[in-house]
Amino acid sequence: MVQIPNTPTSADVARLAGVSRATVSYVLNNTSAVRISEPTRRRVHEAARELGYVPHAAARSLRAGHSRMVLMPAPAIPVGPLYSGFLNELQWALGRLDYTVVQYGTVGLQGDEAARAWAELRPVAVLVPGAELGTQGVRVLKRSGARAVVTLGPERVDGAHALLMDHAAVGQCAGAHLHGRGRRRIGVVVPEESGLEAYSRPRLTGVRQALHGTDAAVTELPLAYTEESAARLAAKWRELALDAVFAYNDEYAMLLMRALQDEGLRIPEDVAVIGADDLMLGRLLRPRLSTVHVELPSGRDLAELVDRAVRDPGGEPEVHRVLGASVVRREST
Amino acid sequence: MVQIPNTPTSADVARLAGVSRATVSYVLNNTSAVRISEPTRRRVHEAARELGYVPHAAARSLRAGHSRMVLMPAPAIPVGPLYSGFLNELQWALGRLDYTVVQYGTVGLQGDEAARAWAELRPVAVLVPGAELGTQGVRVLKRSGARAVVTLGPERVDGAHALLMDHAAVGQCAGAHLHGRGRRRIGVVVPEESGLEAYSRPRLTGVRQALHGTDAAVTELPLAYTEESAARLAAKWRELALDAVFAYNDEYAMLLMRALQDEGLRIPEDVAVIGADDLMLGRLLRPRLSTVHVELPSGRDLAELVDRAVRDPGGEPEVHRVLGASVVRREST
DNA sequence: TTGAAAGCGGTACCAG
DNA sequence: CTGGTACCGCTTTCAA
Repeated sequence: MVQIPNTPTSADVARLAGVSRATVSYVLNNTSAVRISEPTRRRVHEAARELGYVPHAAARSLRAGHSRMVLMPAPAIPVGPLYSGFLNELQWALGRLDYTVVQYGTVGLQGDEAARAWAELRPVAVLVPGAELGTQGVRVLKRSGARAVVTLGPERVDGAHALLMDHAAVGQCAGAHLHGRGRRRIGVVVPEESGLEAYSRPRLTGVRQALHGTDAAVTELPLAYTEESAARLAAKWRELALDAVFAYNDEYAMLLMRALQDEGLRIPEDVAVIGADDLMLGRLLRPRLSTVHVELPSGRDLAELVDRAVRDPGGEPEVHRVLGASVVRREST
Repeated sequence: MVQIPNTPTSADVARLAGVSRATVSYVLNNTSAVRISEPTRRRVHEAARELGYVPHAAARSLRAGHSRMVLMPAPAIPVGPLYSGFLNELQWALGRLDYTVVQYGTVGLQGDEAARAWAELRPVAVLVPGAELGTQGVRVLKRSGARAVVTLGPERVDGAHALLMDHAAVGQCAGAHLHGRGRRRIGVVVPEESGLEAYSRPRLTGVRQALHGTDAAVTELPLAYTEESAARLAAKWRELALDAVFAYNDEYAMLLMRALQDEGLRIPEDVAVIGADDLMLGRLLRPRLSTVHVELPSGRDLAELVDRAVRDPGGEPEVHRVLGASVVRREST
């Protein structure tokens, strides 16, 4: 008995239960404005179960004129435990507020292209990490019904709420710390991997800011995440004559530290090394790695901001500085 | 001049262009079955641009009866560079085939609940990593129109295509390698962090399988990803009298190796240590960490499987073993 | 308490 | 070449 498994609709449920589609809708949504007799309810639920009925989200939100979907572009780069944890908390918190979080796989779409693609889904809110979104993009999203657009990035965008995560603060911490430890010739690792510029540029800038007006000099150090690249950099270290380095993050720091040690350089005596992100990793190195601890916003807070914005779409865009940075000094500086 | 930014529809475009909605649809979709005069096309495009018109995906797929959405549950645990890379490749490849990948934030939904939630979106295909999906769930998804359901996990599920990623193979590799190096009292780290059981259990099982029938003994070692936990384990190492350990993955391996070294144990003389996943990390340790290199399926291949399955939904479910595991011996074993 | 019917935004058939 | 129109699945008045 092979049935063609045609997707059951509410009409099928209605037919099987011997009621109208309206009644089905009332029962399955527990509509309070209307009283349905207990026997009817039972029949409807029974029929729905039997058919394996699942409502059609698109049809529903088409009719309703809005959805509860919060859209985020899926990050294209491997993402650390920090951001992962933040994302989980956010999803959980938004889930509690009855939103559905969807990460949209935006590959190769540029700026406004991407915004348009997102807009086709008519999300009620859009959260955009990084700087992928311009004023134009915000406009597109809003025009297509997004009641809240929130950017998580270095600078605010007109018309959107902003969680300002200024990674310059990370660099500032690191720069000030190194200077305070008496270092004056300071290298800053800039990863060659693409997609990281959004973080690496501001971190570099931050170091420059912290050292501006002092007698310290900053040297930019391009570095790919490979042993060869690190070895190359280490090999010319003595001629660079740097006495400290801010290595972008703990992983690059470990890579470079290893290479420097293999070159016979002592840490921290010859070179002070500091990373960022405060990964477990750094505590396990010898010497223990100093790092800049980065505090992301709480997912719960962001969820509440989203909810607030959705409920009051006319409100002034909120702008929060949310990136806490503080040095954790260990043994490498 | 504050306009109420009512989302423009194709009717608005039609009105502005002075044509019918049908014509708008034809023009914007480049419908080949129908010829529209060049001036008309221009007027339509012009109007669409001016209004900032973005089509409504839900309405479109409602009418069409299907979407091009490939849905994946968003992973709840921090995910390494391996899986990240795989995901990117997959998104890219599916994008080329004109599918849209969406990661659905499934928090706290259990089994069939989750499947039903996914089904509401009427995705054309669903890719499920891990073992979160049962036969029932597959049925729900298929009944609601999913033309392909693919599981990426330890075992196949009835009715779904399967990319069998049997992490037991990872454990087998490690176990056989350690045994081959003459080790007989072998510890296996089992992370205490929840969400990792899906990988850690099979990896442990694999070691047991590799050592079954030999004179080697396997000891299960619960370990949390903290320095304290590692120190506790290392402190009682001598009484455990193990001469080798498979540390679940490279990160746990580093954590444990550090603790063992701090206890004065020599690696590999006193204890052989092997990790898994072949992270850059391991190459930077001293001694260099031996590891099990894990080969995930290619995102392109999976994309093609999905496409094939979507085009021929009646076809027999394909089952592929796709997890390659091979030992990379370095200095720690 | 229940049913009939309109309509959300698009698409595609059929007429003109 | 273009317009009218039915319909996808669901919700929600409005009547009965």
